[in-house]
Amino acid sequence: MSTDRNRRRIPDATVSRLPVYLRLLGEQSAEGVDSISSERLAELAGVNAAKVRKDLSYLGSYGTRGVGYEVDYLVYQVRRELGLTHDWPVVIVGAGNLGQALAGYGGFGERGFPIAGVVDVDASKVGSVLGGVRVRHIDELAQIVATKRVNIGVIATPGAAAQEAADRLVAAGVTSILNFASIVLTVPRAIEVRKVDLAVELQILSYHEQRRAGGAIHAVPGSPPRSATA
Amino acid sequence: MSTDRNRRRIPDATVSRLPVYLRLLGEQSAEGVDSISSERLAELAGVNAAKVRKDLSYLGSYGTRGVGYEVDYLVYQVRRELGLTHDWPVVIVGAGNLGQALAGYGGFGERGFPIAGVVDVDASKVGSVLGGVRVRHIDELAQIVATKRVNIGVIATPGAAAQEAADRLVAAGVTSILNFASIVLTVPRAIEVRKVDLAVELQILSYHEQRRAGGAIHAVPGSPPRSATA
DNA sequence: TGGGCTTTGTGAACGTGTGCACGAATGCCT
DNA sequence: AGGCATTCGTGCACACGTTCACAAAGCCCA
Repeated sequence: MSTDRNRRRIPDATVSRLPVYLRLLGEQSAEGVDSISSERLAELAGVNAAKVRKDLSYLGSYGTRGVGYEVDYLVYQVRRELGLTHDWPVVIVGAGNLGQALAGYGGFGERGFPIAGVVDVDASKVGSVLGGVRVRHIDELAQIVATKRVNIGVIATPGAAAQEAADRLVAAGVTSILNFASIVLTVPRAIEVRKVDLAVELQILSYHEQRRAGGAIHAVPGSPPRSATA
Repeated sequence: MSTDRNRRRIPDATVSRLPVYLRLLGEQSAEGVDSISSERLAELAGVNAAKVRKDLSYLGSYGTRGVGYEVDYLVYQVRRELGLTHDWPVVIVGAGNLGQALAGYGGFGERGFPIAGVVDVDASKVGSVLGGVRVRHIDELAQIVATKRVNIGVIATPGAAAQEAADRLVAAGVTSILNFASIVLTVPRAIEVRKVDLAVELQILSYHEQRRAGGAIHAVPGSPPRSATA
């Protein structure tokens, strides 16, 4: 605490890249690599080396000029900055297809986000076991959040139920939400929300495909579009 | 009618919001709303009204001053710009937890992205039926892509298999990839790749939680601080 | 010990995205 | 018809993000 750990604000763009660096650094460490240059890390991450250096500089001056960064030490610093020095239990709302897949996906707990519980409104789903966790009724949500000190909620419900799920999560005391439903959630300003929307991603790809096809309206089967230019 | 609607480039940030507007406009249309103002649409989308107007202005001047935008017409224009005037069949690589959830998630086909096939390397998974689609062996990938004219591939494999999956998709002729695996894919420049990474999203939330907690240091389990220099 | 080589950290330039503010266009009402 | 209220479309300024380029700082070796 004597260290100048002031309220440095790290740019959003950097925060979103730190997890990528972290995973790559972990892999390098596992392969026995002691030291890594910004150039090499940039290559692995698919970005510019200057960007890597600037990103890492927000954590502090942890590199050695002429040498690079000590991998293990950098892993430690990135983990600390991301708050990964301890586990963050998460609760999943919705035990449908997606909820099941998320619960069944082992990598959750391994990466420091153990599943504190899975809840659903549907009584017929309550009691079944997903990924080693028994599905509980959503009325137990508040209790789960309180006893397991959950800060992060995951919404894996259909869109129609998502706002209700968000309201309940907030009421239960959750302060961060990862939303897989295709709706815009309304939550208090203090709540951090991130959205993962499959349909949006596909439609963005569709845009680029359409563009690639030269904007030709009809890509009807039988006549592959061919750009005249270039 | 000026036909020079061609090589307008729409900013990435705008492209990523258009799908959101589109869904909201569809809902409004279903509720019988004929006309909508940028103000109202902005409210629904959770963004600034000026941003909505600027975004929509990239499509052309489709609003009426003093009135707003005709909902159905705008839906048509957004769909056209996003290339949603026809279906884009997708192929899913990986029939594990996630692949099953994606295939089972009905909203895929409904939104114009019918599942042309699901493939896996694991012979024991081949033959099972997911969401009405039979799982086929990955060696059939090229044939599926060719016969069903698939442009978009979805990677739902474990990280270790993702690059191989990407290589096969590219070789088969796919030009856009939606990657759910936690690795940075290496693909030819012309291939459009979008990544959805659960771990990254959770770690970003973790950062904000850690920050919220005042950066309080909880004891670090197994990470020894620096080797020497302070 | 000093010179040369490597790589970091960062100032500065450039590019992209956001939001305000206002003119321009349109419908409605008298 | 004319005036008024409304809402779009966009120029402009500012904030944020990216990349370049280079001095500073370290290591290695003669």
